[in-house]
Amino acid sequence: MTLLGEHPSTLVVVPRTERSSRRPDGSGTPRSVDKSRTRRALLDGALDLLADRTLDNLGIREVTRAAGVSPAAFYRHFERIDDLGLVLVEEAFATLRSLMRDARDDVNEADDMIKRSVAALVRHVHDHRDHYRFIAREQYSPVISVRLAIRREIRLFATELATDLARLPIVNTWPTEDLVMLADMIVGLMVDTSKRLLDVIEEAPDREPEVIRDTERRLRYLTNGAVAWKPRPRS
Amino acid sequence: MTLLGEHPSTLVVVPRTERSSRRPDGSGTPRSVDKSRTRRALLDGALDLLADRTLDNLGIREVTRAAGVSPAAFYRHFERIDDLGLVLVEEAFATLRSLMRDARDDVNEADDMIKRSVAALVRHVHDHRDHYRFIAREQYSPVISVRLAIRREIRLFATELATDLARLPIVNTWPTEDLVMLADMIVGLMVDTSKRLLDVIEEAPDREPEVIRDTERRLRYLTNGAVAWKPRPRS
DNA sequence: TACTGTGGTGAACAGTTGTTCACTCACTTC
DNA sequence: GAAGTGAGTGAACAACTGTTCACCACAGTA
Repeated sequence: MTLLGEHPSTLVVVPRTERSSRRPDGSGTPRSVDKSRTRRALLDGALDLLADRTLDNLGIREVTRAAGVSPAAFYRHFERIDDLGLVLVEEAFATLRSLMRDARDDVNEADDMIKRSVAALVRHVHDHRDHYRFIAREQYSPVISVRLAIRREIRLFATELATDLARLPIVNTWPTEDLVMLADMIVGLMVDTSKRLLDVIEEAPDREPEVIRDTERRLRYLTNGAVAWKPRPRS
Repeated sequence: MTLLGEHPSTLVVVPRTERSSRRPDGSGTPRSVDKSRTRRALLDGALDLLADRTLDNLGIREVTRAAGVSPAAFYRHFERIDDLGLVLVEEAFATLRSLMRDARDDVNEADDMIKRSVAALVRHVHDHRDHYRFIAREQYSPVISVRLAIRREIRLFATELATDLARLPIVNTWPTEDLVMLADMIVGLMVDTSKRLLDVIEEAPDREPEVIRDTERRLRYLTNGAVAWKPRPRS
């Protein structure tokens, strides 16, 4: 790979009208659509590269190359690579939230709930590998803004789960402090499970049921623990 | 910083005898000592850089510069940067193991045990920040060999803890499968706690007691959970 | 004493990086 | 229809990268 022809679409100078698709009425693609299209291409290209790379190590040139766009184009959309990272965090947590929404709609009865929850997680990790890997990997990123954003989102996520838990019979008398603790441990288990799933999906798919079974047991251990727990008296 | 004078010690050509320290008897430093000295300098320099960098993004030139040595010298000790990473994994887990040894010697009575264990962890994280941060950050490194090594070590660590747990009264009738599960969750809590501690140490030292208290509560929740747990019948 | 092995050197290499620049030209607005 | 806006371009920049190379100085050995 040489400097020339770094991004395929520029090997030959292609007039804009040939590059952008046309609307049914035959008029040109609106500017705003064009803009958000390359923005998406940059985000998608970046997420793709991040499958085996760290955000810390993600080059602007790489990203633009993956998006089929000139290096300078990057600066029309983001100031620094960190900003792109922050958008990815947002998007990743949006899919995580959709998981919770799905799971909430899906709940039937107590014991089944654990199996269903884990199954929902497994499905989501399969469908959104890149997002889950990104969160897992960048959770302790040296890129401070991204690390902080992820932590904030996880904390938010845990408190949301806590309010959900508050409706369950055994724990509905607990002080919020204890509820948040339990929710936090459950979220921790979820994150950890998604990491294990990602490894297993890529390296030993036949061991996936094992991970699932184990996760169910852990989740059951955590929820069972509630009956033996004496909540803090004050607060 | 220019290409010239990249590593300070080579700005002027210094004859070996002036560079290396002398033994009491006045003879030159033995070769083997010299060798392991620069090796250490490379490892230390690397670990230092990894405080705000990913292994994925660690340059050979950076490392040699930090070690005060010429870039070419690197290849006398490691083939690739990954190999250096693997040595760091080994060393980091050596310190982790020493934590467990200390904690084992230190145990008195049941409830105190939790406080003591957490205190020991906190002390260790303070004393070996770089090692803990390295493990935390590279646990999901895109550098495969390092990621696998860390996972293997953590698993090993959990099984060691499981055999320790087996001596405790409540759980000593459990099948190993359940013991390992509990041990795994405890190790997970430890790793997670060390991550939180690292953040707190650098960003809000006054909130450290809060993290400690919270960790103690979680550990108590996990161990209390044992009394409510019905181990798997078969196996 | 002279010989040999080897850790470390500096120079050189081609390749890649982030960032800026003047420029084009399709879309939008007037 | 003319003018203005701004997303995208390609070329250029200095800086840095990993890796190889012949070479050097010295510890260990014979």
